Amino acid sequence: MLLRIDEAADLPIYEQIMRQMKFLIASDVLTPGDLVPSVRELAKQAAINPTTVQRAYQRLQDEAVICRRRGRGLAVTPEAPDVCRTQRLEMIRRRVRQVLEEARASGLDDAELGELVQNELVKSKQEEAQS
Amino acid sequence: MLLRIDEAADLPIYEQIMRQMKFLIASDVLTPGDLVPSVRELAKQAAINPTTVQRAYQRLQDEAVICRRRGRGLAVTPEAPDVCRTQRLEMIRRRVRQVLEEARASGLDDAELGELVQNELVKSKQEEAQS
Amino acid sequence: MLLRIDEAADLPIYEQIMRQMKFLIASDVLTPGDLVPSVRELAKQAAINPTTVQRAYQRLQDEAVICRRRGRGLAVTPEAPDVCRTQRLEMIRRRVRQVLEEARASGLDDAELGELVQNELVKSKQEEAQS
Amino acid sequence: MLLRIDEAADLPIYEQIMRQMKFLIASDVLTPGDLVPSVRELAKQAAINPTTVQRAYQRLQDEAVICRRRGRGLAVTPEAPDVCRTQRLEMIRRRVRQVLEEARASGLDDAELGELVQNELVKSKQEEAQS
DNA sequence: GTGGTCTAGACCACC
DNA sequence: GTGGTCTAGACCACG
Repeated sequence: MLLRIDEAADLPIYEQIMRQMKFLIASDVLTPGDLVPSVRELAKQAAINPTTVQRAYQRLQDEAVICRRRGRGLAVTPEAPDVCRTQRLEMIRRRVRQVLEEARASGLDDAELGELVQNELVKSKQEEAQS
Repeated sequence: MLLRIDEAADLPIYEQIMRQMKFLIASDVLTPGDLVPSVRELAKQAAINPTTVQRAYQRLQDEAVICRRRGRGLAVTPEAPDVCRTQRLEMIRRRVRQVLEEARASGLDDAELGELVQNELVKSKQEEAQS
Repeated sequence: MLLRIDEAADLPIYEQIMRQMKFLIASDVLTPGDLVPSVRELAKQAAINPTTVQRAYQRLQDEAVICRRRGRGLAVTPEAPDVCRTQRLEMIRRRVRQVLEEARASGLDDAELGELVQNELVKSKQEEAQS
Repeated sequence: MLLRIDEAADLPIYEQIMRQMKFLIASDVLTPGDLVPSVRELAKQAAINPTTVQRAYQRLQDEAVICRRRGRGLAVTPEAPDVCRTQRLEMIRRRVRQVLEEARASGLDDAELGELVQNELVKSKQEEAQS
């Protein structure tokens, strides 16, 4: 279970951790009951500050994605897969929405916008096929 | 020529200025040769600090959107409309792309994604119709 | 006798006036005894502020390039051609010098630098031939 | 890694910082991945205001010469050496060009100009030898 | 009047 | 500790 951290990205590191953790859960790599790496271990493995990992884990606990198992560590909760998948969808929906709004604000009409989206859809499909 | 600044937005004020200025140029409200409001005037009108306006204007100069007319102020450059429109389209394209990538990464298949985008397109069209 | 002013240039307008005036003298378009345009006339013709013209003329007087002829205006001095040509040469020499220093500071060796200069010399010769 | 700031120079302080930083990168004193001094540290060391350093660093980021490493500071980018060296060469080329144009405009013929350049080349070589 | 630069010091998020 | 942003106010050259 490796996380890839990009220190140069504009996303805070703790959010990168949260997102990747959620992604792993949403795609069933981590399933309810699985223990996530300890703060210290993850910090060492990803070469980041333990307090940063701590913050990510704290927030994941706040969102009921993981929870403490006394003496054993932090485990994926039963409801986590559902939560993660829902959030993921909602996040994407929000961003699609936002981009559409901006596009409209910029004066693109429906035809242009639809075409642009179609284009990118096709491109991304091609890339996926290649990889 | 009024700008509306939202102090609570997460976008820095100087970026709000830059965006709105570019938008005004892209939509031909400001055309090449027009003078933009002076640093002091815009600062007063928008109730923000002149240094903040200065920063926005400085960056717009770096991007060749406006340029100094000695003793007169800052004027929209001949290439500005083109630059602004291109940038805007490119920005939207990048964001569409990014959203699609994330959507794919999170395991949505083409059908789901296409449907989601279609839904939002329709919704945003309805909203536009209302307003 | 027309001057061409570039408001967007980084050179102050009064310096643009001074340079062009000196150039006209150095190349014998204006000869000793000729009257230069009045402040008002030049300001109108070049669409610039009279005080700017005034400043340029004042400095040209300080450098003994022009001098007052009571009741007639400002005239090119007898020594002006000499002064202008000397200054021009000196200015070019200084700038050549400066560029060479920077080039050296940048780590270019003699061969590279010599070649670069040769290239530009040839290019500028070609351009001259075209025009 | 010390920078030397000349408060009396006509070059703005933030540009002095930018130039020296680029020079250090172009000459491989700073290599990709190296952290540049922190804003506060450089400000203290050079006895200038942090905001001024900030401005220089901001622009270097805009030019992709350095980039943020969250929580660690600002690091030289992989492409920086290339960018810096190219820019430097281009800057020198532009200035050589400009000087030649002016020289021609002022009526120097090829022989005179060539001789002048040759003279200065020799002089600068001698100076270099002395130091 | 214009913009350009700089100082001094504040607050913030992040690590 | 790091950088990012903003405020408030100063001085300058230029027109």
